[in-house]
Amino acid sequence: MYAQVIVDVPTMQTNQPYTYAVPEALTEVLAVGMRVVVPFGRGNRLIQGFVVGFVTAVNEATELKAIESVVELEPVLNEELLDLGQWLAETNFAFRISVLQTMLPNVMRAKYSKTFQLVEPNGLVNEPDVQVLFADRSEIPFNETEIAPELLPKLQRLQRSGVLQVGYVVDNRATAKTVLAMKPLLSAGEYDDLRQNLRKTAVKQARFLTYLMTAPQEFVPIKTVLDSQGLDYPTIKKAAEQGWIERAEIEEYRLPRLSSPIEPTSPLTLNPEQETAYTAIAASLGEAQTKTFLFEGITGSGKTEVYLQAIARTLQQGKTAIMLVPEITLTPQMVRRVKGRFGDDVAVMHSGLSEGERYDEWRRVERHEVNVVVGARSAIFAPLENIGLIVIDEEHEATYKQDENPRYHARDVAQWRAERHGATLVLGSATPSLESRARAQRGVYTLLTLTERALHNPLPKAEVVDMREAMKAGGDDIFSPQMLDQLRDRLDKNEQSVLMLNRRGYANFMMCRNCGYVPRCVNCDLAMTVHKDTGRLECHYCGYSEPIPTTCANCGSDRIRPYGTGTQKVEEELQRMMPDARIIRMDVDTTRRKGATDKMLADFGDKKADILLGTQMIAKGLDFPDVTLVGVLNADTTLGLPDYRASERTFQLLTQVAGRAGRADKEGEVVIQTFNPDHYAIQLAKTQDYEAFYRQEMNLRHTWQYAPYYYTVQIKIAHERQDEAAKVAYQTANWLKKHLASDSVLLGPSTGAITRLKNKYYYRMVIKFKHDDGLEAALTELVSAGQRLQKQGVVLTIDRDPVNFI
DNA sequence: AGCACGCCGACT
DNA sequence: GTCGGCGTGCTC
Repeated sequence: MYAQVIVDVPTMQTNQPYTYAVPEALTEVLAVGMRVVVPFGRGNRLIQGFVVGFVTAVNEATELKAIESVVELEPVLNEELLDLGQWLAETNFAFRISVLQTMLPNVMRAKYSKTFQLVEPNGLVNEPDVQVLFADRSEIPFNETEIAPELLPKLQRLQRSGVLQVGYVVDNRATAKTVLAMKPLLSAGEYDDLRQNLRKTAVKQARFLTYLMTAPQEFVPIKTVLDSQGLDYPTIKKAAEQGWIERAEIEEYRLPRLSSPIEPTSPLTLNPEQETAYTAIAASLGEAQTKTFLFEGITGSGKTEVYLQAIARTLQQGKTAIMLVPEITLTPQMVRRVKGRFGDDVAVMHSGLSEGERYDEWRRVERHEVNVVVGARSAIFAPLENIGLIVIDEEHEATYKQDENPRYHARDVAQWRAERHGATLVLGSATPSLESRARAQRGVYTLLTLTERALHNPLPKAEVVDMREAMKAGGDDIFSPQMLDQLRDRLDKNEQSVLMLNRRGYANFMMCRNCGYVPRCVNCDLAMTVHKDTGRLECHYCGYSEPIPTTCANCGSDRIRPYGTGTQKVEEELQRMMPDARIIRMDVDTTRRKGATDKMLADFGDKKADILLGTQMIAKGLDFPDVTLVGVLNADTTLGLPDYRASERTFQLLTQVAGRAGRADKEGEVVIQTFNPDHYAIQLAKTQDYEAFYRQEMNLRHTWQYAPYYYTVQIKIAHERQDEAAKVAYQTANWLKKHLASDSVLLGPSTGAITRLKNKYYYRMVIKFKHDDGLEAALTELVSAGQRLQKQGVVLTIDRDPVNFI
């Protein structure tokens, strides 16, 4: 038997299984999906790998190396996840090793270090300075802090002469936490006898023996016993010495601490619409065939309750369920809701967990101790078996696509896993992505809709404020008089407000303050980006450029300026105008510290502030009953993104944020400030009319040939020197043109939104296509070429179906 | 990635 | 003549 191993060397040339001999001692133990340590390369350095299969015979004459050791005794990946890994690697032009590592908790990535070992104990007799280094050790760590740099050449010479050798260390950081525990060894009667015979002053021993008479017959952490019984450690130690109890180290899960216990919740009564949706999902759960639902329900229509009842039904059938929510929505509120329903049967996976906590949650799933997994994007890889249901809430969110390698989309992974398990997939959203909605239109997905709010409270009243008028009337471009009036009104009534400053405006664009006009590319209809260095506006899609205008092409006004304001400036301004208002500002700067976000939200929930001012993060998933005003300061920033999804993003964001107002008994109001009050994305968000938006946007996508009518692949080229990046980009483009189908389109190369990021210059191109049989092969070849280019400092990335064009 | 091999300049 | 510079190519 020989093992096929994917090794931890993420390059194109090593992106294949290597065959290793299995040593005698491991023949019983070794299984597919295990982590192993193997020697690799001419120096036989030790690295981690994954066993992906076995072969019985090898036809090569070359002698095989043997597996060094196994990392743990159980496989960490099952057959399904290994297959999924292969598929993901192929479809995303990623390395198999990178994909396998992505599917597992971070701590399972091995850390490597080196040592110098003494070959002979007395080999250093004539090397006093090196001897000092080793002192009484025969092995020392090989790192800069330990070894003076001037000694390195000497050590290297000693290595060549065979006195020293290099040792390789593979550090497995995935470790279980253990605690000291105890278990009773005697019967209740025996403990009773012992207690009778104690001297009177031995109060603590008596108390401990009383506890032992009724103690559980299993290992309990000693700390728990000490705390609950009011005992101290010497008592336990003495008891152990006398043979009353047995002590041992047991594993303990690192569970995230909760501020207060979770109250169990019971299923709510469904309204007729919810009932219809639930019935359709439940029917599919009973069938072996995979079915995908697009579950379209306005904000507040009670989608979550339907998810929870569908999960409950899945569990009844003895199957398991995954529910994905965007990271930003995975608030304590949300976790409470799910845990309240399913208790300890739930594992939660989100970025707020420490690495250890995350690993332990993963292990609870791996050991089949839970049947429900709730989490952000990567939770789609949860090692559940027998999956019956996968739910993706807010399916339109861009966070489901990973923006680094491997660039997978959780929705695609969910679809794959659902098909493998014959499971039901539910994609929920108030504002589905056009791709998903179009699939529902074609009958690929089954459409379920909720049109009523579950609590029958009316949709908030929305007002669109025309900032062009507000400025003419003497206002500034941050706060309109209407917005200020509303804010003051809430302060007087002691009600809360949420203010959103949409700040995805890193791509600077121009906008006329007089008419709201944004210069757009003549080829792509996308907003063009300001490049101060060249004094031009550039299209980041096709590369078209023109000089920065000084007058508006639409109305002739000279009040055309770059657009964008920071949260800090807004906060200052607001505080100046309303000195009494208590303001919480939430943005990247104030939430960097771990737990800061939770604290701010908790404070706001406790009414310790009147106004919550923040970026997009406040638009999603939060539910504060006392918020009766939601203000959007600059609805135009997302419209100005150089991305064909700009309108879609704007509509989704505004619809979502509007849903935050007045969710409970109080009626809410929404104020949207914009320089483009007539834009369809803003008008339709005001009336929360998704279907109308869908129809209009689909027309435009058809006209301009974007998704869902066309697929896209984005290729980025980066290099420290701009000329080199440009040269490679144009070479790549020329090469690609020869390999594309006749009806495919290559746009660019053009410079990125940020030409220079982390000291690299970026160029990118976009391929638009409907069907292109040769593309897959061409792109795979491009990955290989990219590997060769890497040596010249060129970074080439391929992004299939990119969700944002940075 | 990382390591060894290999082929050219400045030194004991 | 050797040490060591880092370009090249391979890793079961």
